[in-house]
Amino acid sequence: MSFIFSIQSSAIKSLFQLYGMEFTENDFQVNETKPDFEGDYTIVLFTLLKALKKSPEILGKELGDYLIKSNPDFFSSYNVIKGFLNLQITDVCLIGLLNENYSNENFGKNIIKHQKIMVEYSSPNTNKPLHLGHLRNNFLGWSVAEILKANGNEVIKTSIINDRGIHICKSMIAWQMFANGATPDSANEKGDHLVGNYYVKFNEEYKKEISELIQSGKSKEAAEKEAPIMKKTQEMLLDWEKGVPEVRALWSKMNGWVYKGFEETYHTIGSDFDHTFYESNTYLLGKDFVQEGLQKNILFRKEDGSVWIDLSDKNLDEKLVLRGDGTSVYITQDIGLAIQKFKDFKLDKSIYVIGDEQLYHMKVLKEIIRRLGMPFADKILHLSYGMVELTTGKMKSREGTVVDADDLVNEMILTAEKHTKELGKVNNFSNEELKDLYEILALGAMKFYLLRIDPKKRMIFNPAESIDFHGFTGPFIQYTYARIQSILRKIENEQAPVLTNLPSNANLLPLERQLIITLEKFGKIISDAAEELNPAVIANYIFNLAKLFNSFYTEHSVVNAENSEKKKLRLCISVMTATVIKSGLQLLGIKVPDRM
RNA sequence: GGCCCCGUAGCUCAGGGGAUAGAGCAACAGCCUUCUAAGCUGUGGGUCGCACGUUCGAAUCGUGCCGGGGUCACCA
Repeated sequence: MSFIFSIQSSAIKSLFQLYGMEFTENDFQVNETKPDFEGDYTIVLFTLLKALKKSPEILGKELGDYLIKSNPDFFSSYNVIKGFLNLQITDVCLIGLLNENYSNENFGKNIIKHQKIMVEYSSPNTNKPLHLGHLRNNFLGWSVAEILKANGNEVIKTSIINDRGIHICKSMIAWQMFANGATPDSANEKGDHLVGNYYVKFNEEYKKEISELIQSGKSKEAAEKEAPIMKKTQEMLLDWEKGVPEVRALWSKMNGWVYKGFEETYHTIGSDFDHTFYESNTYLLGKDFVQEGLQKNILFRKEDGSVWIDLSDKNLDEKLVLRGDGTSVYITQDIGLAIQKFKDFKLDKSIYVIGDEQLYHMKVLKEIIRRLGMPFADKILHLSYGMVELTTGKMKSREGTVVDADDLVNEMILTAEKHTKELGKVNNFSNEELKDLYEILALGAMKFYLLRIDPKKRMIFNPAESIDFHGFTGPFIQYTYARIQSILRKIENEQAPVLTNLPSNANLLPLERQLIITLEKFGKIISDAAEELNPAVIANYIFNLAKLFNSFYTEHSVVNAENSEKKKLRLCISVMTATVIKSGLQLLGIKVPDRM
């Protein structure tokens, strides 16, 4: 039960006892008190004045007096300024909270079982390696899944591998034409990168053929259709759907290379999945539902044989769901998969972490599922996030202006190494320990950089900013944690841990109070983050906590505290801060080092 | 053009009905014989895109406009 909630209930009870009127928590606000005023929490009285026919001064005084009288362990004093009733929490209460929770590693988490939720994220195509945009997706999806777990939900992390379709055939055709049988081993290249190169090669060749056809007098449209390499690719897609053995064999081989490459990247960045779907398995299911939709007259067939849905009444236009030649399009397989998810896993919610350029697609998908009569259409949620752009503009994979995920990770690790060496604080680390540290810092910086911003906003990736380890960054928070560990090592060396019962009256100093009050909020922060599906809520909170602790650290000594009581108190504050930092960062997928 | 998202300090972002709008970066001035200076303290910096409306009270809610982006593919 949070402080804010307790204050609300106490106020509701007091108002009833004072005036015989029943209010709810929606009738008035409880906020944190602004720093310029004395107090910890503030009840905003304005909304109560009319019903009670009282002036703010009188209501404030009466309510303040009553709250203190009836909750002497909770409230120590109050003041009224304009329509604001500022309340101060007692030291006893704060110390009680600290004493109860400082050693609780699950502090702030909700363990009551809620829902069964599937989070689909990452969902790469198998024709090119992962890039910066995928990193935002992966970090977001992973973090949201962990945040939902911390709120008591059972979460299934999944990925759908888009392993089938015209884009894969493009890489395959180009490989056949230009690779001379090259493999990842023979080319000494990660498989996803190798395949991606041939996707780029395809587009180069396609462009060349188009311009040749245009020069020979064809229109642009005709050229795009007639380019031989594109014709071959379309034939290959048909052969693939027919199951022609040679095509399937090449497809398996090249996808195998890509999976191996992805696995390496996922391992480094810490993405993991409980279940993986493959589009090659779900696209047929989608076709079955297309048949069902035709029978139910939800879908209709045009003269060329293509199948459509008319959503113009929903302002969503007509949408193709199956090509004239009978091959699947993107949404065909999505229909099948969306339904399979609910049938196989009995979900309460199905969350898709997909970029906001697909908002329309997801709306159409939900609407088709609804019209097919599936009861779970409303349980499909699209967690859409904005694009990651570069300072130089958009990333375009066809033009090779993408920031490759593997390259970026490696650069960040080198940057972490450089910073660490310059500071020279870890000279006695083994090579193994150093390697771990660089990785922890590099990924901490990257994940924090990409998660600290509200997902729905598009963001600009500034390389100089992303490698900064000062200020609002992952390493800043990791550093705070490492400093606390340093204190704990010092104290362990000189005496046994002293974390026993704290004195009930320790005359808390302002920074000590603020820290305990900030720590108390962690539970609400976790549930807010889950409600909004927004890891940035956690990132901002943990940063503020770390900043506050650093001020405290500079101002007050733990090891050399004024007396043994203060030492115990500050030790508990430090331990609990470290725990909350660690578990907060864990929800973002960021690890903490003991030393750095 | 229809629909959707975003405009807050020089830059990157918090705040989503309540008090004098906050951080980080950048700039400037200080702080390491004392628990890690990847830190701390201070200074300067704002018509919260514009207008009207709702309200005791609007950066926050509503409407309209302006600016930026997305989408409206037999690509995925």
